[in-house]
Formats: sequence, structure tokens, C-alpha cells
Amino acid sequence: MENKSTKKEINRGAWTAEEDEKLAEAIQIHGPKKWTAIAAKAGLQRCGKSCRLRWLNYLRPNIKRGNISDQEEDLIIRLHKLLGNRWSLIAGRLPGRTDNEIKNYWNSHLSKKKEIMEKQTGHYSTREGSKLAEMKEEDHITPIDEHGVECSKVIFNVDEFFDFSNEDPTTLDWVNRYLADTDSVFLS
DNA sequence: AAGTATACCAACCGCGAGCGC
DNA sequence: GGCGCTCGCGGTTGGTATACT
Repeated sequence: MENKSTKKEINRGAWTAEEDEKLAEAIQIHGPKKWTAIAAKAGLQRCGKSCRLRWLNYLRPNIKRGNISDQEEDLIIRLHKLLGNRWSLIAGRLPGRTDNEIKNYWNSHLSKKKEIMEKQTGHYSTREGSKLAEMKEEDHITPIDEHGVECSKVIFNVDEFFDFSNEDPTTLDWVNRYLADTDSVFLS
């Protein structure tokens, strides 16, 4: 059913190279903010939301594509255990990776792997991570065990924990250090 | 070679938070 | 405080590629 009203027609589906070019140009001029305005200024028949997504997941500089390394995979698993489905936070810890990519990778690879591990060892549980994810970031997080009892062993502030401003993002020492301390809580 | 199943990934949708008026 | 707009996030869908029968 064709709508010939005054409502502006919006493109959907895959982006063309021409659209990518227009978007990149507009962002170069105006910066990656005010997505609705960018969409209009670029002359794209796309909504701001769609432009933002395209930029973040595909056009942004320094995007790494494909081949998640073993080290990255390990980090994703550990962070997911810790944070639940907070993909943007997890992505923030993996330079060049997007939340969408990690989410896709999790859904297609790791969730299955997790199931297998659970069956084999009964070890992996994301329930702790999910509980953490429900809390507000400003909270001081206290892990909760399977009986709903607070574990006093590890308490940290998520804002501090995820403040990367003074840190070399390529090092994974921090997570190894942290998780070495917390594995006993999260894996038990 | 053709048909079907499965995997992968880009993109869309709905919702909530933040902000300005 | 209420409203509308924009942005960001997570969940889901749909198209394409690849593997399998």
C-alpha cells in the first residue's frame, strides 16, 4: 500500500556505498552528534537512529572486523559473567569492537559454548551477572550468591571500574587481576 | 545440481533516560 | 512538573552466505 502523503519517505534496509559516503562526509563536518540533523544535512532518506547505528557499527574509524581472538573471546566471557548483557560496557573494554558485534558473537558462538560448559561442568552461570546488570551503575555492587545472600568479599564501584581514561586499553591485566580475585565468587 | 538447514551479521524496533523548553 | 524530542541500549528480525544432504 503506497503512502503518498506528505510524510517523508525513509530508506530502509542495507546501506549503499553512496549513502555511507554522504554520511561520513556529514559527520566529518558536523561531528558524530545530532543524528537527526546529520541525516537531514547529508541528504539521506534515513532516520537519525539509523545513521548513528551505521556510523557506530561500520563507518567509525578504528573498527576491527571479523576474527575475534581467543583473548578477546575470553574477555567477553568473563565480562559477560560479571555484567550480564550490558554489551556497550563490554564493548568499551574491547578496542575497535562494537556492542552489536559482541552481541552477535555472543548469540551465535558463546551462548552455545556456555550451554555446553554448563552441561559438562555445571560451572558457568550468568545469573550473578544478570543480577549485577539490574543494579544501577552508581551502586556499589555486592555480588549475590545463588541463595540471594550478599557476598562481602568483593565490592566495587562500576563508575570507577569502567573509567578507562587513564588506562592503556590494549592491556588485559586489569581484568585478569580482577577476575582472579572474583572467580571464586562468580564461579562457585 | 538442487533443495534445505544452519550460521552469521547488518539493520530495525521498542523502551527508557536525559535534556531543553 | 509536564511534555516533546533525541539519543543510546538491548532484543529481535530478516537477508545472505555457507554447509550439508
